[in-house]
Amino acid sequence: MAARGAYANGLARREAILRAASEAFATHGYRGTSLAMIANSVGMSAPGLLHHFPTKEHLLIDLLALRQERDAERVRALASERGGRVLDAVLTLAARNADSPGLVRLFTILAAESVDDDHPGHDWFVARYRRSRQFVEERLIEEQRVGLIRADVDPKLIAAQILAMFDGIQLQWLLDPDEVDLVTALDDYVGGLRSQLAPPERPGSP
Amino acid sequence: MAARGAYANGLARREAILRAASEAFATHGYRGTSLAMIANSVGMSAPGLLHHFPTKEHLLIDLLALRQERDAERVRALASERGGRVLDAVLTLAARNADSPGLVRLFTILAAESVDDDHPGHDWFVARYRRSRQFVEERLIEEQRVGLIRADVDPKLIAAQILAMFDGIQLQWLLDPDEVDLVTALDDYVGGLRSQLAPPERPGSP
DNA sequence: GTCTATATAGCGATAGAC
DNA sequence: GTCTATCGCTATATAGAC
Repeated sequence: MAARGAYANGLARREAILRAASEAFATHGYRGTSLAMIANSVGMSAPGLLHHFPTKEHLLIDLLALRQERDAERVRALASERGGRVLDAVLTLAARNADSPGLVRLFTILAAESVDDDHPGHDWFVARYRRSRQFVEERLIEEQRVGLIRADVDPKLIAAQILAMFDGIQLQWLLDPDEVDLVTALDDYVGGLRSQLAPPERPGSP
Repeated sequence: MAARGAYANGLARREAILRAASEAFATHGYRGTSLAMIANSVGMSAPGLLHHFPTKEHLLIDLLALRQERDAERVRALASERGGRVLDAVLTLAARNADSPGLVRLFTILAAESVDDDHPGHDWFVARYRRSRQFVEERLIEEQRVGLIRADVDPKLIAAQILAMFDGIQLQWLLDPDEVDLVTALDDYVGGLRSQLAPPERPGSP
């Protein structure tokens, strides 16, 4: 049990560092965060931290890779819900995010920083948005195929818009939570979008 | 003419620094940009730059204040166009932004960085979004009053959504310009929104 | 008004003791 | 596995010459 305990502690250490890094990056961004800040918040020195992650950049990459796995799991779960429609999943995610402002900040700040080609997170965020858009698009196409949404809308454009609205409302919510409510704003948007996407009524069908 | 020339040069110097700072902040963010980078790009040393702006923070604040004035002028111009509707103004602005990716980057990156309470741009961005939301909201209310849009929509929510879509699409466009077209995506969104906001047809009116 | 030189502090990362 | 000490670099900002 001793060896396994040590191993488990090693993993716990790594986890603790990643969690602390998430919080720090979420507040000050990648460039505004120092290794010492992260190390201190887990009771370590900066060199101690660098024993677990060779560079600051590796720390960010590992953090994003970890999130990617969790996102993938979550998306698989949402996608496998029988009859679950994509706009329902959007609202579920919004409600969850409203309780995790730290996570929302992390992605809002890092995504914007990553617009710079030289930012270590650039490629990851480009790929992430492509995956997300494609996922939403594919589900919209499927809903179109079975007649749940009208045929004369462009699933690619709608997919980009849904993600855009998500990010944009989150930004306003983070900046001014008393003025902008994440769930209310997205709920209203999704309501309008549902009407827009609803197939035209056919005479003779209820 | 000599005195006025020197004065004009002083102003030109300041302008050149502000322009260079805009470009640098737009690429690397406020925190990722050094005074030396800005100074070099106008052929100066960092101390030389600090003769015109006492600190880096002052430079950012002055830059934002300048933008605020220009924004205000532009908004006044858009608002005074007789019969101009707010969604038309949105598309006009989108088309303009598509030709100014640097400016879009500046605001995308700085706004996200500013989510942090301690960021020197925080208060400015909070105030800016409040002003923008209110401006759009007021114009929607006016259009509601004269019957151009239906009465059962919430102008406050729609205003926040329009700004959110704007920011969100811009982010995806900046990250992946080959995959997301700013104007096409916003055009499609505005098209859907127009339908959603159109007043219900009254029997008897054409 | 702009420079060089410098103060002071912080950064990421390495070396080597324990 | 974590530390102290330190390297080399860069940051913002100041002092003082020109």
